Amino acid sequence: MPELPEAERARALIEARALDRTIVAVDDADTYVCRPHAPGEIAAALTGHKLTTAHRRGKTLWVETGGPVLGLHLGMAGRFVVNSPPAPRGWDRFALEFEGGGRLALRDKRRLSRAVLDPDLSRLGPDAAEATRAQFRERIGRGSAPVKARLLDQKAIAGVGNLLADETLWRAGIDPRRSVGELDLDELDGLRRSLRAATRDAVRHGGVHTGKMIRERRRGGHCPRCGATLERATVGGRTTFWCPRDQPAG
DNA sequence: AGGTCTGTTCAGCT
DNA sequence: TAGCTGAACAGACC
Repeated sequence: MPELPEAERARALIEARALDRTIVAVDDADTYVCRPHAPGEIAAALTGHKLTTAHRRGKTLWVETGGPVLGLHLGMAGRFVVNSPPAPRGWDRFALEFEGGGRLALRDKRRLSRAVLDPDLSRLGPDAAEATRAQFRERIGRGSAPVKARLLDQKAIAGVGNLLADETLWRAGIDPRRSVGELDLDELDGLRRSLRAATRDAVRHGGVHTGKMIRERRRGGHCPRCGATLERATVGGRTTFWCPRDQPAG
Protein backbone atom coordinates (compact mmCIF):
# COMPACT_ATOMS: atom_id res chain seq x y z
CA MET A 1 0.00 0.00 0.00
CA PRO A 2 1.50 3.30 -0.99
CA GLU A 3 2.47 5.31 2.05
CA LEU A 4 5.41 7.67 2.54
CA PRO A 5 8.10 5.02 1.81
CA GLU A 6 6.45 3.93 -1.44
CA ALA A 7 5.94 7.55 -2.44
CA GLU A 8 9.62 8.26 -1.83
CA ARG A 9 10.65 5.32 -3.99
CA ALA A 10 8.30 6.54 -6.70
CA ARG A 11 9.84 10.00 -6.48
CA ALA A 12 13.32 8.52 -6.81
CA LEU A 13 12.21 6.48 -9.82
CA ILE A 14 10.94 9.58 -11.60
CA GLU A 15 14.12 11.41 -10.71
CA ALA A 16 16.30 8.62 -12.05
CA ARG A 17 14.37 7.76 -15.19
CA ALA A 18 12.06 10.53 -16.34
CA LEU A 19 13.74 13.93 -15.96
CA ASP A 20 15.07 16.14 -18.75
CA ARG A 21 13.24 14.44 -21.57
CA THR A 22 10.85 16.32 -23.83
CA ILE A 23 7.23 15.29 -23.42
CA VAL A 24 5.65 14.54 -26.78
CA ALA A 25 2.35 13.00 -25.68
CA VAL A 26 0.23 12.72 -22.54
CA ASP A 27 -2.55 10.23 -21.83
CA ASP A 28 -4.91 12.13 -19.55
CA ALA A 29 -8.10 10.50 -20.79
CA ASP A 30 -9.18 9.15 -17.39
CA THR A 31 -11.46 11.90 -16.15
CA TYR A 32 -11.66 10.44 -12.65
CA VAL A 33 -7.91 10.16 -12.08
CA CYS A 34 -7.29 13.54 -13.73
CA ARG A 35 -10.29 15.34 -12.18
CA PRO A 36 -11.10 18.20 -12.29
CA HIS A 37 -9.32 18.48 -15.63
CA ALA A 38 -11.01 17.74 -18.92
CA PRO A 39 -9.26 15.28 -21.24
CA GLY A 40 -6.49 17.06 -23.11
CA GLU A 41 -5.99 19.81 -20.54
CA ILE A 42 -2.96 18.26 -18.87
CA ALA A 43 -1.65 17.20 -22.28
CA ALA A 44 -1.88 20.73 -23.61
CA ALA A 45 -0.11 22.09 -20.54
CA LEU A 46 2.77 19.61 -20.53
CA THR A 47 3.49 18.76 -24.15
CA GLY A 48 6.80 20.25 -25.22
CA HIS A 49 8.04 20.65 -21.66
CA LYS A 50 10.53 18.53 -19.72
CA LEU A 51 10.25 17.33 -16.14
CA THR A 52 13.01 19.09 -14.26
CA THR A 53 12.74 18.12 -10.58
CA ALA A 54 10.72 15.57 -8.58
CA HIS A 55 9.47 16.49 -5.11
CA ARG A 56 7.53 14.80 -2.34
CA ARG A 57 5.81 15.71 0.89
CA GLY A 58 4.12 12.86 2.68
CA LYS A 59 2.42 10.77 0.02
CA THR A 60 2.04 13.62 -2.45
CA LEU A 61 4.45 13.98 -5.36
CA TRP A 62 4.91 16.95 -7.64
CA VAL A 63 7.14 17.47 -10.61
CA GLU A 64 8.35 20.81 -11.91
CA THR A 65 8.60 21.49 -15.62
CA GLY A 66 9.62 25.10 -15.86
CA GLY A 67 6.01 25.71 -16.80
CA PRO A 68 3.08 24.09 -15.01
CA VAL A 69 3.61 21.80 -12.02
CA LEU A 70 2.31 18.25 -12.28
CA GLY A 71 0.95 16.78 -9.03
CA LEU A 72 0.80 13.00 -8.61
CA HIS A 73 -0.61 10.72 -5.92
CA LEU A 74 -0.49 6.92 -5.80
CA GLY A 75 -3.80 6.51 -4.00
CA MET A 76 -4.15 3.07 -2.57
CA ALA A 77 -2.74 0.82 -5.25
CA GLY A 78 -0.84 3.01 -7.69
CA ARG A 79 2.79 2.75 -8.80
CA PHE A 80 4.92 4.16 -11.59
CA VAL A 81 6.35 2.06 -14.37
CA VAL A 82 8.97 3.20 -16.86
CA ASN A 83 9.20 1.88 -20.41
CA SER A 84 6.79 -1.00 -19.82
CA PRO A 85 4.29 -2.01 -22.46
CA PRO A 86 0.85 -0.55 -21.70
CA ALA A 87 -1.07 -2.49 -19.06
CA PRO A 88 -4.24 -4.36 -20.03
CA ARG A 89 -7.71 -3.23 -19.02
CA GLY A 90 -6.82 0.45 -18.84
CA TRP A 91 -4.75 0.02 -15.70
CA ASP A 92 -2.35 2.71 -16.88
CA ARG A 93 -4.45 5.61 -15.65
CA PHE A 94 -2.10 8.38 -16.78
CA ALA A 95 1.06 8.40 -18.89
CA LEU A 96 3.74 10.64 -20.36
CA GLU A 97 5.57 9.77 -23.55
CA PHE A 98 8.99 11.19 -24.23
CA GLU A 99 10.80 12.19 -27.38
CA GLY A 100 12.80 9.32 -28.84
CA GLY A 101 10.73 6.70 -27.00
CA GLY A 102 10.27 6.16 -23.32
CA ARG A 103 7.14 6.28 -21.26
CA LEU A 104 6.23 6.97 -17.64
CA ALA A 105 2.90 5.45 -16.62
CA LEU A 106 0.84 5.64 -13.46
CA ARG A 107 -0.39 2.06 -13.10
CA ASP A 108 -3.30 1.42 -10.75
CA LYS A 109 -5.71 -1.51 -10.78
CA ARG A 110 -8.03 0.46 -8.60
CA ARG A 111 -8.61 4.01 -9.68
CA LEU A 112 -7.73 6.09 -6.66
CA SER A 113 -4.48 7.58 -7.92
CA ARG A 114 -4.43 11.20 -9.08
CA ALA A 115 -2.72 13.38 -11.66
CA VAL A 116 -3.46 17.08 -11.50
CA LEU A 117 -1.97 20.39 -12.60
CA ASP A 118 -0.69 22.81 -9.97
CA PRO A 119 -1.59 20.71 -6.91
CA ASP A 120 -2.74 22.40 -3.72
CA LEU A 121 -0.30 21.47 -0.95
CA SER A 122 -1.62 24.00 1.53
CA ARG A 123 -3.63 21.52 3.58
CA LEU A 124 -0.74 19.11 3.95
CA GLY A 125 1.20 19.00 7.22
CA PRO A 126 4.99 18.74 7.39
CA ASP A 127 6.49 15.54 6.07
CA ALA A 128 6.24 12.83 8.72
CA ALA A 129 9.95 12.03 8.54
CA GLU A 130 11.01 15.70 8.55
CA ALA A 131 8.81 17.18 11.27
CA THR A 132 10.84 18.74 14.09
CA ARG A 133 10.31 17.74 17.69
CA ALA A 134 8.51 21.03 18.36
CA GLN A 135 6.28 20.62 15.31
CA PHE A 136 5.49 17.06 16.27
CA ARG A 137 4.57 17.91 19.85
CA GLU A 138 2.34 20.72 18.67
CA ARG A 139 0.60 19.02 15.79
CA ILE A 140 0.20 15.54 17.27
CA GLY A 141 -0.13 16.27 20.97
CA ARG A 142 -3.12 18.62 21.00
CA GLY A 143 -6.79 17.63 21.15
CA SER A 144 -8.53 14.43 22.06
CA ALA A 145 -8.44 12.11 19.04
CA PRO A 146 -7.01 8.60 19.39
CA VAL A 147 -3.29 8.81 18.66
CA LYS A 148 -3.61 6.53 15.66
CA ALA A 149 -6.30 8.73 14.10
CA ARG A 150 -4.04 11.75 14.53
CA LEU A 151 -1.06 10.02 12.93
CA LEU A 152 -3.24 9.30 9.90
CA ASP A 153 -4.37 12.92 9.61
CA GLN A 154 -2.45 14.26 6.60
CA LYS A 155 -2.90 17.86 7.65
CA ALA A 156 -1.31 17.15 11.03
CA ILE A 157 1.69 15.36 9.54
CA ALA A 158 1.89 14.00 6.02
CA GLY A 159 2.80 10.50 4.93
CA VAL A 160 1.54 8.03 7.51
CA GLY A 161 -0.91 5.39 6.31
CA ASN A 162 -2.63 2.58 8.14
CA LEU A 163 0.26 0.13 8.17
CA LEU A 164 2.99 2.63 9.02
CA ALA A 165 0.80 3.89 11.87
CA ASP A 166 0.48 0.40 13.36
CA GLU A 167 4.22 -0.27 12.97
CA THR A 168 5.13 3.07 14.54
CA LEU A 169 2.83 2.67 17.54
CA TRP A 170 4.07 -0.86 18.08
CA ARG A 171 7.70 0.33 18.07
CA ALA A 172 6.82 3.14 20.46
CA GLY A 173 4.88 0.85 22.78
CA ILE A 174 1.80 3.06 22.70
CA ASP A 175 -1.80 1.81 22.54
CA PRO A 176 -3.35 3.20 19.34
CA ARG A 177 -6.62 4.03 21.14
CA ARG A 178 -5.07 6.40 23.67
CA SER A 179 -6.07 10.04 23.35
CA VAL A 180 -3.29 12.36 22.14
CA GLY A 181 -4.13 14.68 25.01
CA GLU A 182 -2.94 12.20 27.60
CA LEU A 183 0.46 11.57 26.01
CA ASP A 184 3.32 13.23 27.88
CA LEU A 185 6.27 14.89 26.13
CA ASP A 186 8.50 11.86 26.53
CA GLU A 187 5.88 9.70 24.85
CA LEU A 188 5.45 12.20 22.01
CA ASP A 189 9.19 12.42 21.47
CA GLY A 190 9.47 8.63 21.55
CA LEU A 191 6.63 8.35 19.07
CA ARG A 192 8.45 10.72 16.73
CA ARG A 193 11.64 8.68 17.02
CA SER A 194 9.72 5.48 16.29
CA LEU A 195 8.06 7.07 13.29
CA ARG A 196 11.37 8.24 11.85
CA ALA A 197 12.97 4.84 12.39
CA ALA A 198 10.01 2.92 10.95
CA THR A 199 9.93 5.21 7.92
CA ARG A 200 13.68 5.00 7.33
CA ASP A 201 13.63 1.20 7.55
CA ALA A 202 10.64 0.96 5.22
CA VAL A 203 12.29 3.18 2.59
CA ARG A 204 15.48 1.14 2.83
CA HIS A 205 13.84 -2.27 2.75
CA GLY A 206 11.35 -1.58 0.01
CA GLY A 207 8.05 -0.57 1.60
CA VAL A 208 5.85 -0.54 4.65
CA HIS A 209 5.01 -4.23 4.31
CA THR A 210 8.60 -5.02 5.38
CA GLY A 211 7.95 -3.67 8.89
CA LYS A 212 8.78 -6.00 11.78
CA MET A 213 5.29 -5.95 13.16
CA ILE A 214 3.51 -5.67 9.80
CA ARG A 215 4.62 -9.19 8.87
CA GLU A 216 2.57 -10.49 11.82
CA ARG A 217 -0.30 -8.10 11.21
CA ARG A 218 -3.21 -10.49 10.71
CA ARG A 219 -5.85 -12.22 12.81
CA GLY A 220 -4.05 -14.52 15.22
CA GLY A 221 -0.64 -12.91 14.53
CA HIS A 222 1.90 -12.61 17.34
CA CYS A 223 3.94 -9.75 18.72
CA PRO A 224 7.49 -10.15 17.35
CA ARG A 225 8.84 -8.83 20.64
CA CYS A 226 6.93 -10.70 23.33
CA GLY A 227 4.91 -13.31 21.47
CA ALA A 228 1.49 -12.21 22.74
CA THR A 229 -1.42 -12.61 20.33
CA LEU A 230 -2.11 -9.28 18.61
CA GLU A 231 -5.33 -7.46 19.38
CA ARG A 232 -7.57 -6.24 16.55
CA ALA A 233 -10.11 -3.43 16.46
CA THR A 234 -11.23 -0.44 14.43
CA VAL A 235 -9.48 2.77 15.47
CA GLY A 236 -9.86 6.03 13.60
CA GLY A 237 -12.09 4.16 11.19
CA ARG A 238 -9.31 1.80 10.18
CA THR A 239 -8.46 -1.81 10.96
CA THR A 240 -5.85 -1.73 13.70
CA PHE A 241 -3.58 -4.34 15.26
CA TRP A 242 -1.53 -3.88 18.40
CA CYS A 243 0.17 -5.88 21.14
CA PRO A 244 -1.89 -5.80 24.34
CA ARG A 245 1.21 -6.47 26.45
CA ASP A 246 3.81 -4.13 24.88
CA GLN A 247 1.30 -1.38 24.06
CA PRO A 248 -0.61 -1.10 27.33
CA ALA A 249 -3.79 0.95 27.59
CA GLY A 250 -3.14 4.35 29.10
C1' DA B 1 -22.37 -15.57 -7.55
C1' DG B 2 -22.49 -12.71 -3.84
C1' DG B 3 -20.68 -10.62 0.20
C1' DT B 4 -16.93 -8.66 2.77
C1' DC B 5 -12.63 -6.48 3.08
C1' DT B 6 -8.92 -3.66 1.52
C1' DG B 7 -6.85 1.98 2.03
C1' DT B 8 -6.85 7.06 0.97
C1' DT B 9 -9.20 11.17 0.50
C1' DC B 10 -12.95 14.21 0.90
C1' DA B 11 -17.71 15.82 1.60
C1' DG B 12 -20.89 16.18 4.96
C1' DC B 13 -22.52 15.46 9.17
C1' DT B 14 -22.70 16.15 14.69
C1' DT C 1 -13.89 23.25 15.47
C1' DA C 2 -12.67 18.66 16.24
C1' DG C 3 -13.81 14.27 15.30
C1' DC C 4 -16.49 10.84 13.03
C1' DT C 5 -19.07 8.41 9.03
C1' DG C 6 -19.83 7.13 4.52
C1' DA C 7 -18.97 7.48 -0.44
C1' DA C 8 -15.90 6.88 -4.17
C1' DC C 9 -12.95 3.44 -6.66
C1' DA C 10 -12.27 -1.79 -8.21
C1' DG C 11 -9.99 -5.86 -7.23
C1' DA C 12 -8.78 -9.88 -3.89
C1' DC C 13 -10.54 -13.25 -1.42
C1' DC C 14 -13.80 -16.48 0.73
